[in-house]
Amino acid sequence: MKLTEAKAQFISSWGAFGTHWGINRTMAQIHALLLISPDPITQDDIMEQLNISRGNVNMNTRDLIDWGLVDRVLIPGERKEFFSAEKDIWKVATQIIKERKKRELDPMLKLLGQLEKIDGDKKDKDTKQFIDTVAGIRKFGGQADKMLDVMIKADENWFLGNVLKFFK
Amino acid sequence: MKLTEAKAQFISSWGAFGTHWGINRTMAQIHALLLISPDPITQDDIMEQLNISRGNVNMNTRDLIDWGLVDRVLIPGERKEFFSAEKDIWKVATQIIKERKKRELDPMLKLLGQLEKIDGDKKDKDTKQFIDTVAGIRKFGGQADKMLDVMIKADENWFLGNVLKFFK
DNA sequence: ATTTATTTTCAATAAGTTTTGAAAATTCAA
DNA sequence: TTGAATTTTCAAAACTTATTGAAAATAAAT
Repeated sequence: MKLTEAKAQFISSWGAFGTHWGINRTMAQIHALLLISPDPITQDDIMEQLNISRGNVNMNTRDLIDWGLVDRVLIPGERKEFFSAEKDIWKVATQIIKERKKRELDPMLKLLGQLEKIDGDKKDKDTKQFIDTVAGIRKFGGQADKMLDVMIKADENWFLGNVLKFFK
Repeated sequence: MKLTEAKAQFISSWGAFGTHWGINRTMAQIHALLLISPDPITQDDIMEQLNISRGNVNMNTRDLIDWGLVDRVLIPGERKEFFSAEKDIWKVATQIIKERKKRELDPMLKLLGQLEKIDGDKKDKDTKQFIDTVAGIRKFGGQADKMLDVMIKADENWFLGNVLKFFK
């Protein structure tokens, strides 16, 4: 397979992959393009390579920056702004975990905590099932939360080494 | 907080939560409703409680069944079909992991394997960055894959116990 | 200060996804 | 069988989300 074709495949699949994870297709594609670009590139480069409008590039690069996955880079002597993605996949992954935890898991756990303390007779079937369900999700979520916190703080080698040991 | 209100909150939040994870709102809401229903319920019950059409209920319950999260239950003497969700959150989680792994992670890893063996000069900057990126993602994905496999096979107590030990 | 390059915004539009509802198919009982 | 109850399907409509593009804002150069 030729590089050009492989690049196109990678960008397209990464985009499709992203949509299954609540990330929009274009944002994931821009991210993919930046991941495989050895040097920083401009808005115009992205527009041209992905065939999308300036506004679209602008909005999605902004989101990528908000997610902490992409940086604006100033190149001396150049008028235009350049963009560059974090290339270390471990850092990318921990950054994504960190953000999603903050945006989704933490608020959900907070809500479940409130729902658990409803008033009502625990001998009532419906009330019991509700409390049990909420408590079950909260327990599970709490474990996941702790695990992710450690993962975020851990560095790659420590973590992978231990995962391998842990899982025999 | 009263049970009725808490139920509504739970269903609504679970639906919103689902949309961030590539699951459609209604499917997640039906799942939530089934999770807190102590006994199996019918299409009509779901239609009524969530205010959605028959067709919608039908399609989404089918998807939930495909995901292995919900079962059709036949109640002797009843003409209608009943639905019931797996209540053990650990089982729910491993089932979801199993399906998503199969549907998304495994195909992605397969593709990356192909993209890695492109022909081209590895001293070329673009080629090198492409190969490095793909290899990096593949390595990370491979680890995640192994980890999830063990998790799927593990039973809850064994797992939680060890997670706690592992993370001090 | 003025011009020019570049980025940002956002209303309009396009594209994509979900939902409806009624017709067709199926299932069960008499 | 036939008919009533129930489930399934799917084209059309409603809704949601993403994209465009041109105008406004900003920043740099002259």
